[in-house]
Amino acid sequence: MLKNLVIVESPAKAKTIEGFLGKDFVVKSSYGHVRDLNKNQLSVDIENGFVPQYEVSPDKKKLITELKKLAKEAEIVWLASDEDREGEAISWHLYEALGLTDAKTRRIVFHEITKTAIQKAIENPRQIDHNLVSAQQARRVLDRLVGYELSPLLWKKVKPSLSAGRVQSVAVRLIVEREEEIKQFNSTSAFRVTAVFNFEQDGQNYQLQAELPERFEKESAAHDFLEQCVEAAYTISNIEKKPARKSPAPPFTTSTLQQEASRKLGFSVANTMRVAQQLYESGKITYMRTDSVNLSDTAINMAKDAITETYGAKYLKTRKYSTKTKGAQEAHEAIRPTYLNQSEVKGSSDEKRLYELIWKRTIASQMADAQLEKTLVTIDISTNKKHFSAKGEVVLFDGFLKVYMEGTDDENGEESNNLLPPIKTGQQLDLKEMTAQERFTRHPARYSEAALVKKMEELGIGRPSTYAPTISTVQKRGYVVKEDRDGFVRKYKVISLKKDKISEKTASENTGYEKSKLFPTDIGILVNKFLCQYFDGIIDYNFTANVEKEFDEIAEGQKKWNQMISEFYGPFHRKIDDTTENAGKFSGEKLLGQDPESGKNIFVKVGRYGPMVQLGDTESEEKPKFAGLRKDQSMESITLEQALDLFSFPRMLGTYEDKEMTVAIGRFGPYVKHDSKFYSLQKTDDPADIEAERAIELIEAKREKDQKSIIKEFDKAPDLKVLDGRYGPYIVYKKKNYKIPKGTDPESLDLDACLKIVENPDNAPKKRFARKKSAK
DNA sequence: CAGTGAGCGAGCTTCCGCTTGACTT
Repeated sequence: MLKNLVIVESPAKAKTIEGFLGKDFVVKSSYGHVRDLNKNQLSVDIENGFVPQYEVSPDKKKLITELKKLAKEAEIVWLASDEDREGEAISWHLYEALGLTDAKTRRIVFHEITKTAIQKAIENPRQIDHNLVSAQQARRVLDRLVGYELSPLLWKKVKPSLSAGRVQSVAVRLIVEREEEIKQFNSTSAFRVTAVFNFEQDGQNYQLQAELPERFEKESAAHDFLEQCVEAAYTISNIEKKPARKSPAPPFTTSTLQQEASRKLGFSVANTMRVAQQLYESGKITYMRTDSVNLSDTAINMAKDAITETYGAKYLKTRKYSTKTKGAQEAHEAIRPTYLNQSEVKGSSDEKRLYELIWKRTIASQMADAQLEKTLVTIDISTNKKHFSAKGEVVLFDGFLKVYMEGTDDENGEESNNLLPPIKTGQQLDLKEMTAQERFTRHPARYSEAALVKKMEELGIGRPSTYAPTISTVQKRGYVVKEDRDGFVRKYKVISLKKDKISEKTASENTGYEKSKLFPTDIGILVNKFLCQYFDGIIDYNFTANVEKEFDEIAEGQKKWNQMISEFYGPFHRKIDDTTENAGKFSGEKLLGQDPESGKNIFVKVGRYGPMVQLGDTESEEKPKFAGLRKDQSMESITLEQALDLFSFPRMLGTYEDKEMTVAIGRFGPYVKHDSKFYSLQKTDDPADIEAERAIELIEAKREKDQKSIIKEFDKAPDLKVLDGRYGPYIVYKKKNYKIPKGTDPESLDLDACLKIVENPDNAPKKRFARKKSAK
C-alpha cells in the first residue's frame, strides 16, 4: 500500500528528494507541463469567456496513466511543482488530469533541495492557489491568441509558414533595429596623443606611458600640438592616490551563465544549456533554469568552509544577493555546484570547463572585496598649457580576484591600467616618443546570442527556460542568421615626434570583423516592418511589462483573468480583421530598373519562397519571369546588374555522356543538372562563369562519393539499395528511404530481406519530422 | 554532411513555458 505520492517537475529532482524522504514516500516527476492547448487549433472559446480547451499533451499520455494509477493507490498526493506561476498551474493541471480531490491532495513548495527544506515543506502544506493559476491561464491564452492570429495574417500578407509572437517578434525587432542604427551610424575620427617617457632614478632606467586626456578632431591641430612639443621639457607636477574597491558579481542565473560561457568559453547559448543539463542530471550543479541569485544557507556554509580552508579567513565575506531583474519569479536557487568543496569534476571537456566557471563564480561571490589603489599622475609640458596624464592601479589585497573576474562585452579595451614605475613629484622626464594616432568611433555592437538574452532579460521578455529556444526559433524562421562576417581595411594617419623631429605616415588596420553575431535577413526586416506598421502595440518593448502588471493583479485576486483577456482581445482582433481586409500584399517590392534587352521592369521582392527578382510587371499580360536571390545577396544591396545575372540561369554548359549539362540556382544554392541528377557547386565555384570541364569534375566527384556509401545493391532490383547515411545504414527503394530495424546487420541483408523491411509499415518513412530541437 | 531543386490550384504552416529523451531519412 502506497502512503505518499510526491510529484515534482524534474526527474533529477525526484531522485534526490526520494533519498531525503524515506520509504513511505514515492517521488515521481511530471516532466514539466502535462496538459496544454491543442496545437492544431486555437483551442480558446472566444465567444464564451475565452475558456481554454486543455488536453493531455500527446507525449504525456503514458505518464498520466501511470501517475493516475499511483495516485489512486496513495493516501496522500503531494503536488510539489515549483513555486511560481507556471509551477502552480502545473499542480492544478495535475489535479485535474489525475482526478484528485482536495481531501487527499496537498500543495507544497521549496526553493532549495535540502532535507530540512523538504521536511519543512511537508509540515506546511496548503491548497492550490487558484488566483495564481488564473494568472498563468491569462498568460497562456494571451500568447496563444497573439501567436495564432498574427501568424496566419503573415501567411496571407507576407509569406507562408512565418510566425509572430509576444517574445520572438520583439527579439527580431531588437536585431533589426540595431542593424538600422549601425547603418545610420557615421564614424568620425579624432587624434589621440600618447607619449612614452624615460627617466632615471637611483641609477635605474624606467619608462612611463602617458596620454593626453583631450583629443584633436583635426589633423592640423594634432600636428600643431606636436610641433609645440619640439624641445619641450616634461615634469611630473602632481601624483594623486585614491583607494578603490571592487566587489564580486552575484552567483549565476541562466542569463548570466549564458553570457559568461559565451565570453569566456565561446559557447553558444544552446551549448551552455546542453552542458549545464548534463551537469545537473549527474548531480554536480543545482537547477540551470533560474532567475534567482539566491544561495541557500547550506551553500553559503559550504562556501565558507571551502574559502577558509583554501584561501584563509581574511578572504571570506559571505553575502546575500537580491534580484533586480524585471519579472523574476525566483522559484529556484542560483546556479551553483552541489558540493562547493569540489573545485573540479570528471566528464567531458565542456562539462569540466563550465563547471569550473560555475564553481569560481559561486566561490568568488562569497569572498572579500578587492582593495585597490588608483594613481593619477599629471605631467606638465614646458611649452604648452595642456598636461599628459598617466594612470596606474595597484592591487593592495586581491580578495575575490584571486579566483574570478567577470568578463565584459566592451570592445574598447584601449585604456590599460598599468603598474606605475617608482615616481615622485618634480621628477624630470625625457620624451622617448610621442604619437598622435587617428582613432575612429565605433558603431553600436551587433548582438551575440548571449547579448540578446541579456537585453531580453532587461526588458523582462522571455524566461530562463525559453531564452535558448527563442534564439533558435528566430533563426529557424529565417528572420535572423548567426554568422561571421569579414571586416575591411581602413587607413589611418599617425604623426610622430621623436628626437625633436616630426614625421607622418599612413597605416592600415583591419576593422569591422564580426564573429558569431546575429544579423537580420530580408524576411526578418520585412516582417518587422509589417508588425511595426500594423501592430506596434504588440511588439512594443513595454508590452510584456504591461501585461505582466495585469497578471500580477490577477494573481492578487484584484482582477478576473478573462476580463483582462477580453479587454485586450477586442481591439486586437479588430486590428486583425481590419488588416486582413484592407492591407495589400506586403512584399517589400522595389523597382531596380529596366532590362536593357526588353525594356521591361525589374523588381526585387519577397515571394512565396523568399527573396526573388521579377522581370516584367505583375499586371502585364505576359507572365513575368522569376529568379530567387542567392544566399549571399540581399534585397537591400542587390544591383540591377546582379539581378540580370540571375535571369541568365539555367545556362547550358555543354554535353557529357551525350546528355546536357546546365547550371542553375535552386533552393539550396547553385547546382549543375545532368541526366536529371543534381550536383551542388562548391563554395569556391561561381555559377556565373563555371564551365563544362569543372561541371564534369563535380559530377565525377559526386559519383565516387555515392559509390562509397553503397553497402549493397542488387542487379535484379535497380531501384533498391542499402546505403550508409548520416544516421547510419538505410534502404532506399523507389526514391523513398526506409530505416533498418535495430539489431539487423546491413551487410547480411539479401534482396528478400530488404523487400520485407520495405513492406513493413513500421519502417515506412514518417510523414514529416517536426524538429523541435534547436539549430546550432 | 544524405539529399533536396518550386514558381496557381492542395494542404499545411503558427504561440510561450514547463520538462526530457528518442534517435528521424
